Formats: sequence, structure tokens, C-alpha cells
Amino acid sequence: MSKIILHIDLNAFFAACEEIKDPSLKGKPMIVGGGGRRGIVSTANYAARKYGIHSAMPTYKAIQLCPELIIREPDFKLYHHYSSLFFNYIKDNFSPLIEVASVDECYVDASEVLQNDPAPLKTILNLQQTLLKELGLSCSIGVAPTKFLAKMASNFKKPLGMTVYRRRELKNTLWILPITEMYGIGKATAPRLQALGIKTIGDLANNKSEDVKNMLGKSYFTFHDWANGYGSDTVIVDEEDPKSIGNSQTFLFDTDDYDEITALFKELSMSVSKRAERENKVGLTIQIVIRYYNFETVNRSVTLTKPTNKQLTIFYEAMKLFDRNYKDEPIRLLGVTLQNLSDEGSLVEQLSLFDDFTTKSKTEVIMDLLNEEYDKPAFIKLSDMKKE
DNA sequence: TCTGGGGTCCTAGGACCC
DNA sequence: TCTGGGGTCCTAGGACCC
Repeated sequence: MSKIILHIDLNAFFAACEEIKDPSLKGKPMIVGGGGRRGIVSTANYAARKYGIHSAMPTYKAIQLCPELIIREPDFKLYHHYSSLFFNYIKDNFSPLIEVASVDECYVDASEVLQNDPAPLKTILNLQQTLLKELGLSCSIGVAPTKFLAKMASNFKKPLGMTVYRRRELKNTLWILPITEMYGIGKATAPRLQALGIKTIGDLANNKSEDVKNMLGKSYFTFHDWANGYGSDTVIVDEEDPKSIGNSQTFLFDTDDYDEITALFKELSMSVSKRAERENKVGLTIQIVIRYYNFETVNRSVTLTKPTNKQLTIFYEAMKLFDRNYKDEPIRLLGVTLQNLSDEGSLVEQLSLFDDFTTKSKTEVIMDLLNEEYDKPAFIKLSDMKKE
């Protein structure tokens, strides 16, 4: 028995939030994004899109296309606020079987809710209208038997669209779309598929070629299933539980100045630490990212013996990784990420101590824990750093 | 004036253990 | 006789998405 999966996607979400906050923006070309030297467009409202402005475009280019463009710096608190309102509204007024996919989209298993509904599509349209009326948020909805199809369907008509993809109709709906439109196929894989003659999603669905199979490896079966309407239809209801917490920043101007680099690492470590503490998370692995002037990007990570969220520990490990790996060239961006997360004070966190302290008795480890020995500032030798 | 910042997932090789 | 076969963890890199 097929399920009824909805994918609900808020249209131009960041821009929509700004328009709610300041209704005078409505109808005027506006973007949310960085206004500075290296800023890019995060979201363009529909008035700005008419000028050809789109996400990921450098802001200066957007201004060239539309000199009277209004620019708003991102206000993530505001967006999270409306995001929560959106998810809660659906939970309370439609169905609690909701999987949060990102800040502005979710999947809903509507099988039961719509089971005995004589006019299910009307009910869905009604939900869309009330979301617009009650929250002021416009969304597009995809209706299909799997999550992938629902996602593709919601993408088909924006804004305020509703699209149904039925399995028996895929030939005339999904399959005619270019392969570049397929979720999961990006700008690295699409050209390689095209070179093998796969131009549309239908070509992939009906592929028999071994070349294509070899190129995609294990993912071939996932994509092939998706394209034929047989992907996952399981909506996973879970409270968000981050797998990593990171922070990165691009310099206004490329730099090789050690003081500037140290200062940014300190700032990044602090913000990562603060967020981890707030979310009650500790991480076992610390990763840094160095992006050089030419966009060459290097990741280096270290796994500790004890999970942490302490700023000094993160900063110290980040600097060690940096010193060990930096090749003396101008840097564009630095990042710090805490990975391998567990809940602070959880059994997992406590037990992880024993792995690497086998010479210590359980009592000793617990004494250490109580004393928090491993995070004392004394752990840091200032002489290890060129400058504090 | 090219190219932000937040993530997730997958792969592949090497270390290490049995 | 140069050296099997798993399994797991760590690390680096890449692809993709919002």
C-alpha cells in the first residue's frame, strides 16, 4: 500500500521573514546576504529574481543587475523563530508525523490523515492557504508515494505550487526532467552522466549500461530506485540532534599574518564552544579547515582521548593542527568544527575515558573527571604558540 | 572585486587487532 | 616461498544540499 508523503518547502524563506518583519519591503527587489566585499546572495525575493538574481551569486553582481537592490544582512534568530512556528503549526494542525529536513522544509507522512478524506488535495491546498494566512509564509508542496518524489514534486512549481507525482505517471512527469534537476546529482556528477548519454531522469531510470553503473558505484542503486519511484517512504520523526558544530569565516582580505590567523581561530573556537555548551554537546574530534587564496581547501582533524567543548582545548588543538599543516601562503578562510558529538555527562561520554586510559583505574579516571584535570588552562603551553 | 556559512554523507587507505 | 582475512577506527577529501 503506497503512502502519501508530502514535502513542504517554504518559498524564498529568509527573504519572506524579512518581509514579515518589514512589510515595506514587499514587492521591492531585495536580497538576504552579505553586503560586504566578499558577500554573496543567500536568498533573493521574487522581485529580485526577475532581474536574474539568484542564490550564491556575489552581491556585487546582483547590484550590477539591479542598482536599487535592497540588501539585508541575515538574521538567523528571526529565521529560526519562524521556522519553529512553521513546524509546530503543521504538527498541531495537520500531522505530528513530520521529518525536519532543513530550516525551511519538511516531509510529512499524511497517509493516515488523508486516508478517509474524500478530497485530499483540497485539504492540502487548504493547509497551504492557512499557512500563508496565519504565518504569512508561502510554501510549495509536493505529494507523492516516496520522499524523493515528494521533494522533486515540491520543486516543480514555485511559489505556492502544489504538484502530485503518481508512480504510474512518472513517464510524463519526472522522467522528462533534465538529469541536472535530480536531487543528489550535482555539478560534478551531472556532466559525467551526460557524457554517458544520460540526459534526463528517465534515461537514468531506464538505464541498462554497465558504464553508468560503474561510474555511480553503490549510489547507482539508490538513484535508480529513486528515479523509478521506489525510494524511502519512511518519515523519521526526531528532534534535531546535530552531528557536528562548526564555525568558519572568510577574511575580508586574504592574509598570512599569524596574529590575524590566531585571532580568528580564537574567535571561531569560542563560538563553537559556546554553541556546544548551549546544546549540551561535547565532541571527541576537532577539525580545522584552511582555504587558501586560490580556493584550495585543506581539512585536518584530530581525535582526542576525552570529548570536550572547552574553548581553550578547542583553540589549542586547532592551533596545533594549523601549525603542523600551514604552507606559507595567503589564506582566504578558516574554520573550526567539533565532531563525534555526544551529550555532555552521558554514559557514552564517561565511558570513552576508559578506552585510552587503560593504565588508570576506574577510580582514578573518576577522580580526574571530578577535578576536570584535562581542561585546565595549564594544559596549554603558551610557548607553543608564536604569540598569545 | 568571482566564489558565504551551515551542515550531512560517502569513499578509500592505513593502522591496528584478532 | 615476502606476507590471509575480517572488523573497526581514524583521517582526508569530495560531493551535495540549503
